Amino acid sequence: MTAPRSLQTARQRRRKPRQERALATVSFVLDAAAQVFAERGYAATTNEIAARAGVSVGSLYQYFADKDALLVALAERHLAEAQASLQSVLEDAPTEPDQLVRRVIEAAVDLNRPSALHTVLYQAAPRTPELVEVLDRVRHDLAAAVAALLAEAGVDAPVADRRGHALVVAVDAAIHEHVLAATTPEDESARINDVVTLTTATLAAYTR
Amino acid sequence: MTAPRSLQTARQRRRKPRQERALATVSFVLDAAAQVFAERGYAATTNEIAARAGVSVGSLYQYFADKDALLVALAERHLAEAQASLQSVLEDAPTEPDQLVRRVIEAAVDLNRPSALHTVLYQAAPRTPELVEVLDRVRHDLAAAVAALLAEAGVDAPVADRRGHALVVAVDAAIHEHVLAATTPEDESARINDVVTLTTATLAAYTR
DNA sequence: TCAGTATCCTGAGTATCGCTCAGGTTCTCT
DNA sequence: AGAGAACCTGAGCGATACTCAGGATACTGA
Repeated sequence: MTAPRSLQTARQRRRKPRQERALATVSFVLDAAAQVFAERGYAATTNEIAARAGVSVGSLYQYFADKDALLVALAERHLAEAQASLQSVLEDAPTEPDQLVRRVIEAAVDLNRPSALHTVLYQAAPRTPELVEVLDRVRHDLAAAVAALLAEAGVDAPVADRRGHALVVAVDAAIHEHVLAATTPEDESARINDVVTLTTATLAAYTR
Repeated sequence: MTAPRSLQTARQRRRKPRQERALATVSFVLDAAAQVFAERGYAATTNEIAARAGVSVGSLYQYFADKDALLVALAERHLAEAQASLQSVLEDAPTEPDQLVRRVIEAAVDLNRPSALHTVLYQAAPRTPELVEVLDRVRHDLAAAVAALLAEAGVDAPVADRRGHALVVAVDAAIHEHVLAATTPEDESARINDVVTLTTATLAAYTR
């Protein structure tokens, strides 16, 4: 938040690790970043992260353009998981659509269940374009799946795309800001039901 | 992002303007902050804002505890408008519920139609608890209105509250991230229709 | 085996930034 | 007019993100 940092956050023009030790360094740094960000939020210091990783700041900046690049990398790591999980739910048993909706939503809730790191990613950190792009990627996949569902039901492709996006954005927010704010497990499952209802009702209306 | 800045962002223990010139100063600073934040995002400098306002940094810090306090004040200003507008729509002619839904959503879209400042508030800035609280205030009112609607239709009060919140959160996100991303006026009205459909379908399902 | 080279690491130093505070200016009130 | 309150100023402090020159380590080919 201090040095040059051009508006378009310095592009990823950084060394790529080629040797084993370099890969290890990158991995140490990412682990340390996850820890320190989780503990101290976005105020975590790059020097602190480097220290925790057991390397010098210089090494950190050989592989990450700036502090925000660490968050982006962390988000990418987190979302690889998410994408895999959703993929498996989607491919798995399509069963009845209503059941599928519930399964996807429950999977999303589990993936996002409050972790300190998650909070930093979604709340505490400034949303740089790069970070937003990464966070959007999963939604994009889901939106495509929903659009396919709608198209199958006879909705025109462009309309299906548009509506798929609308629904996914809405449900995503409902999960992050409604379900995950639940106070008790019973409350949480009630809220999940709310979201499932919202989703199925909307799907029905969108195919009507 | 540098000096002390305790985790709980320094509380608003700052001088309150009592004379005319002080009020003017506060106003100049806020206007400048809106401009500079809009131009340069969260990277905007407090010194820059003060310069643009034609006052010294010292003056700025007499009325705003820290950089984030500027954003909170900006949000409060923006949401005063929003609240007034929504209030009038809600009080106005309740007409038919579907029409009311459309009116509220259109009003929300107008209020949030892309301004660079709006982008900073909702995207670029770290979401401090204070900022989140302010941004939640309007949703809170709307959620109450929706809950009232549901309660009228015979839904138990606590359930109505919960569902009202779920819907408002979802619709809010759909407006900010779906409708406002429209490329043409036709596209926008199509997207508004999507959101209206989502809302009315969900309302119907929630009262069923 | 052993230079020559590419890769990697180090950490003190640089450029800024958020924010303060001591001291001066303007306003208000009697 | 004079005193005190409110207001303003801006150089400077502490702290942070990021750099860079130089040294260490791994790889390559002869």
